[in-house]
Order: sequence, then C-alpha cells, then structure tokens
Amino acid sequence: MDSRNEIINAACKVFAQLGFRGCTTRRIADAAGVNEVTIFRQFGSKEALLREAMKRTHSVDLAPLPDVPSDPERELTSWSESFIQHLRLRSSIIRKTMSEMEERPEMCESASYVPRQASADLCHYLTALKRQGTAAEKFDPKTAAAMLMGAIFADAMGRGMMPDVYPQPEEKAAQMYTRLLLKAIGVENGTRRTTTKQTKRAKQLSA
Amino acid sequence: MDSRNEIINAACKVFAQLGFRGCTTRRIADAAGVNEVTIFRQFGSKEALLREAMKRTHSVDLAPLPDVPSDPERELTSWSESFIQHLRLRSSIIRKTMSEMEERPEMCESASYVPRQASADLCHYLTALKRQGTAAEKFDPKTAAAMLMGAIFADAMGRGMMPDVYPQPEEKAAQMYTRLLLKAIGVENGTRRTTTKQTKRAKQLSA
DNA sequence: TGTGTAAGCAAGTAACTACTTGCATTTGTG
DNA sequence: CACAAATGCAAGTAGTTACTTGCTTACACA
Repeated sequence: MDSRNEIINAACKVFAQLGFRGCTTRRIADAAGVNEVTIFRQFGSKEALLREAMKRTHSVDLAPLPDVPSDPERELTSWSESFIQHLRLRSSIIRKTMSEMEERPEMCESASYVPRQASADLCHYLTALKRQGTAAEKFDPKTAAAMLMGAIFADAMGRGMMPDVYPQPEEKAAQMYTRLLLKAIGVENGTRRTTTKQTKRAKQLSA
Repeated sequence: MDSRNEIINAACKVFAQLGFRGCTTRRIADAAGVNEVTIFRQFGSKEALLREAMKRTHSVDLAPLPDVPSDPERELTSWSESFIQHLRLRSSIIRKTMSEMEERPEMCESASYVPRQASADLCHYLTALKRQGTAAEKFDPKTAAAMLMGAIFADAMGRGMMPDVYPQPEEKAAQMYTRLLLKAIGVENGTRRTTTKQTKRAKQLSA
C-alpha cells in the first residue's frame, strides 16, 4: 500500500529530527499526511513501526573495494569519499540511533551492520596491501582501518557542530585522511605522487 | 546548599541515561532523593536546571601537551590516553548531547569547548614538531590532529556497540593510534623504537 | 450492483509531563 | 527561645502521550 510507505518515510524523517521520544505518532501522522489511527491499524504500535523504519533505513550497499589492490590511493580515496558521503547524508539519524543504543539495543543491531561491513572490507583490503608488499611499514590492519574510519566518522558527525576543527575544504577531507593513512602504512604512490611533488616544488620556486 | 548539588548530579546522571526528553523532573527528583518541588524552587524550570548541569559536566581540564616537544611518542601517547579516557568516562552523555544538538544548540556550545581546546592543543604540538624538523613528511597539522582525535573519538563512542571492529586490547588502542599517526607524519622514535624492533625480531626468531 | 477493504473523523482512555499552590515540618542562627 | 529559610507533602492544572472504539466515506473488484 501507499500510505504504509509514506508512514515509514515520515517516521524516519521525524526520528532523525527528534529521536525516539520526540518521534510521536501525532507528528509522524502529520508528516505523512495521514490520520493517526492509520498508523496503529497498519503497524500495531509505535515500536513496531520504528522497528520496521529503522530496518529499512539501515539496509544500504557500500561502495566495493577491489579484492586485489592495484592503485591504492585512487581506490582507497574513492572508497573513503563514498563512505563519508554515506555518513553525512545520515548524520542526524546516526546521532539519534547512537544516543538511543543503551535504551534500545535492538535498534543498534541493524544500525551496526554498515560500519561492521565497512570495517571488514577495509581490513581485508589493507591486509592485501600488506601481503602484496605494497605497504612497507609493519602495521595492524584493524588499527589502521579503525583509524581511517574513525577520522571519517568523526568528521561526518562533528563538522556541523565545529567546522573549524576539521580540515578544509570539506570535499577534500576524505582524500586527506586517506593520504595520511597511506603514509602511515608506508604506501608509496608511484607516478602520480612524483608529479604532485614536482608541481609543489615548482609552485614553491615561483612563489 | 547540599540539595542543589544532589539535584545537579542526579540531572547529569539521568540525562546521560535517557537524554533530554527522558530526563523528567520526576526521575531527577527520585535519583536525587529529593522532592520534585524542590527542583522548581531551586532552579525554576527543567531547562534552567539542565543548562546548569551541562555547564558543570563540560567544564574539565585536559592533560597538557608541552609547548616544545622533546619525546613525541611518549608525550603524544600519554595525551591520547588521557583524552580517550576522558571520552570513555563521558561516552553516554556525549552521545546524548550530540543527538540533542540540532534541537538545543545552546547545549552544544558548552559541550564543544573540550574538543575545540583539544584540537587547538594538538594542532599546536604537531605544528611545533613540523617546525622542529622532527616530523619528516609534509603534512597538514589540522588534518593530522583531526585524524588522531577522530580515531580516538570513534573508539570511545563505538567500542561498546561493536567491540570487534576496534583494535585489541582496549587499553593499548590510544597508543596504537598515536604510533600510526607518528608514522604518517614521519616521526622516527629513536632509541626506544630500535629496542622494540630488536625485541620483536628476537621473538620471531625464537618462535 | 453489491461487497470488502482501507482510510478518515470524533471522541475517549489512562498515564505521564512540567509546573503551581497551600500548608506543615525541619533546620540553622541570632 | 524566636524567626526565617529550606524542604517535604498532598493536591491540582493544563497539556501531551500511546492507543482504542464506533461510525462514516471512498474505492477496487466481481
């Protein structure tokens, strides 16, 4: 049915704005353009509605990372960019979900699916880099993965609140974190890197 | 007065558990072992009470970082450890505050004081490392600071929800993030580092 | 044309919310 | 002892919450 979808979408929207307690059936009904009773006839209770709404919002596919790395900087950067974009689009709902997690642990199981998957993908990729010998330094893939994801996560959650503590411009942030991580694990980035260095030197000379 | 303090402490505790909407004057009064009217006589309203309670919880002193770096690994690691400990102790209240920040921006101004200060301190320290020449790589101090703080923040916020995506053991996490960052900015850690390497090699040989 | 299903509407329930009022009790201080 | 300030207690206010019931309307399908 159509009203069912409208209600679920409205529930997500209101939850993202006001959290579980602020997400009243009255407000959901208003946002969905639907009578309040329809909610109870369709879902039985507010809890059941939100369970379904959360299940839907948190089932997303992440950008893939190749099984065998070929161009680490390009591949990792585009992964980081898609991940940070994913988090930014959902920052409100993620903040609310995290705040609710002690009171309503069921909600977190579905919410933790995406970051778990992302972490596993990234770890797998970094381990491959290490096995290949592309990464020169000794490092723990899980720590490195947590570091990159943590930086991206904190940026997505906190930039709206304190824009001045995060790197500028916003659109380059994912790339900058990724480059730092690659340096940390000793990945040299061949031709393109050299070109960049030469460009920088040329600029410094002309300045 | 004594009841005033009891009420403020109780308000912080209940807010950390249930957020603003869940933090009812009834629950605060119960937690404080005080009659509900006392709250209104002392603070006038729930809003005013929570304003004062938040102001108090968020005014904390951070561990200092030396103005001129001498032993980067030791100094940064101990700073990271004290910072992660600070965040872990307050993870519940931080999650609630972040979730509330769109609805109640006043609360966030006091809450953002600590991370802003931490970021400034860390940036200053990293810039000094760069100026000293201790850090070999070219890097942007703000990005590097955001990366380390982001990793620590995400760990403190998320480990309870998904322990398996963060490095083990928990107590070494801050140190591991710090070491990765130092590698990223090209800080060599003289004698102690060599010793560690030798120990590792000895272990590998005997294994 | 008839029938069932989904929806709207109005009203009501019991519990809870922030907050108030009036009065009695405790407590520290001169 | 006396007085004032701080607290407790009981009751009440007006609004909101999740959820229910009974009745009416609209629409699809046979």
